[in-house]
Amino acid sequence: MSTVRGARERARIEVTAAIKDEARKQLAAEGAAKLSLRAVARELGMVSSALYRYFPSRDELLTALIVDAYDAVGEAAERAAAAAPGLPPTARWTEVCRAVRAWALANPHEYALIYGSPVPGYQAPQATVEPAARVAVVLISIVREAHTGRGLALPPLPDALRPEAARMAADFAPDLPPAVVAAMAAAWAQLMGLVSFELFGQFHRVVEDRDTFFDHAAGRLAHAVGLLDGPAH
Amino acid sequence: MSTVRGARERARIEVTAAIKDEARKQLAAEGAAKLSLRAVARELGMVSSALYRYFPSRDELLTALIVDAYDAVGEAAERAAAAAPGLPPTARWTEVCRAVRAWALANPHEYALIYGSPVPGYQAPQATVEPAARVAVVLISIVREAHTGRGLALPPLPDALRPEAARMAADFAPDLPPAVVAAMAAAWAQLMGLVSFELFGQFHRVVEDRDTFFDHAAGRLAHAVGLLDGPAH
DNA sequence: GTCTATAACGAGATAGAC
DNA sequence: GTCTATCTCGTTATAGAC
Repeated sequence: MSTVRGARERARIEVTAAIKDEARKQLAAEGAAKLSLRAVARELGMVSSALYRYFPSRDELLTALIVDAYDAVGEAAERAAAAAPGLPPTARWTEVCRAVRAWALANPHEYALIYGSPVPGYQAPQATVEPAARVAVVLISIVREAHTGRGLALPPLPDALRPEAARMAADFAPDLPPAVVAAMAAAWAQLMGLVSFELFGQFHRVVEDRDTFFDHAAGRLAHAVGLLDGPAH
Repeated sequence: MSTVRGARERARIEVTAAIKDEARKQLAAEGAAKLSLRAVARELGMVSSALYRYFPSRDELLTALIVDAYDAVGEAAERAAAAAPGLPPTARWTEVCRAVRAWALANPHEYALIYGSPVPGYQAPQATVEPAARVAVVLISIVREAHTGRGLALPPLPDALRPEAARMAADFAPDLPPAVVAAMAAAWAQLMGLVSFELFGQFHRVVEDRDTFFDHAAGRLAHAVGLLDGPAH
């Protein structure tokens, strides 16, 4: 009996994966706005109504793709951080940035899905919030390690930003100085700004040696969150 | 005869503007991917074939909207720079950044059109390149002014980036140090990263006091391109 | 219980004849 | 420029196979 249920579950997982794979293909070809359940079903040799056994609506399928994308880039960041345990924090920071960029270059449409323009008519549900934070969590962990190690170097916050920085620190990293947490949020957005500009074509005929350019910019971002050059130990 | 031609031309300009206005409405409602000449025509009480007298294809209409958007945000940046002639460079920099963000918040769909995900199947023609650079030109002019005034403070470039930075400087600002030009390109992307994160919802439940947060981040970006605090004169 | 297929809805896009 | 016939879409109700 359990093997029967096991087989069913396996089939279900397989079909679910096939649907998402086909949907990702359509994402690349037509964009998220034109993702169509019927076209996915047609391509899979199914009938559109059958898809509703796996995804209760088009938006839920979109949500699944979004969560998968956040998880994939988050995992890439986590792997990069784990692969460089002995390196100084600035180097680990840069490695994580590189991993994020490499993932984006390898999966441009899924990157656009999560960090590009919002899909018209789609409202991201709560389920996307936690996966969306994975990259930021990795970056924070590197900064935290540096903080407990040898401290961080940041100019004092202006008075106007102090309450907001304190709130952010309380919410996301109570063990870190508010100035660092605020700088982290900005650096996170700026990192994706670099990746988006490259991926969305703004660097066309502007930046040519993009690997080198990005590495340097990522290193300066590490600086901007207070990480110091040189070995940590 | 010239008045007749004048009237014709005036009518043509008016209709062209009406088409673009309606297209912008659709941009907001359905996204650039679903922009349809037919729907625009229907909404204007015209027949779709009539639109082709004004825009030879959907892509040309899209290009017009993109150029308009780049011009609008570029003009906002230029105005902000011109409105603060006496301020120190860091303050002028921040004012320009604020103007860009304010324009983006006021025109989110046009911002998404130019700085968001590429429109599937659309290839940006050469005509978009110059308007796309207007904001960057304004930022560079502020940095240039500071450079001729009292100098800039930037760490030396790593060897690996030196050739690329030299090339960028030769192409865009031969009078400025390569390190500054490279930092400028990065800061430009990072500025839009901050705006995109806010506009595309990534700061949802992360950053609350966004005006203050952005002002501070923009100020730190000024720092990153070498601008120094304090009065310039 | 779990799945797929048929058919239909209301809405909208599209192609072509006229 | 108009009209129509034929597509697309998301979604649901229903019936039947395993």
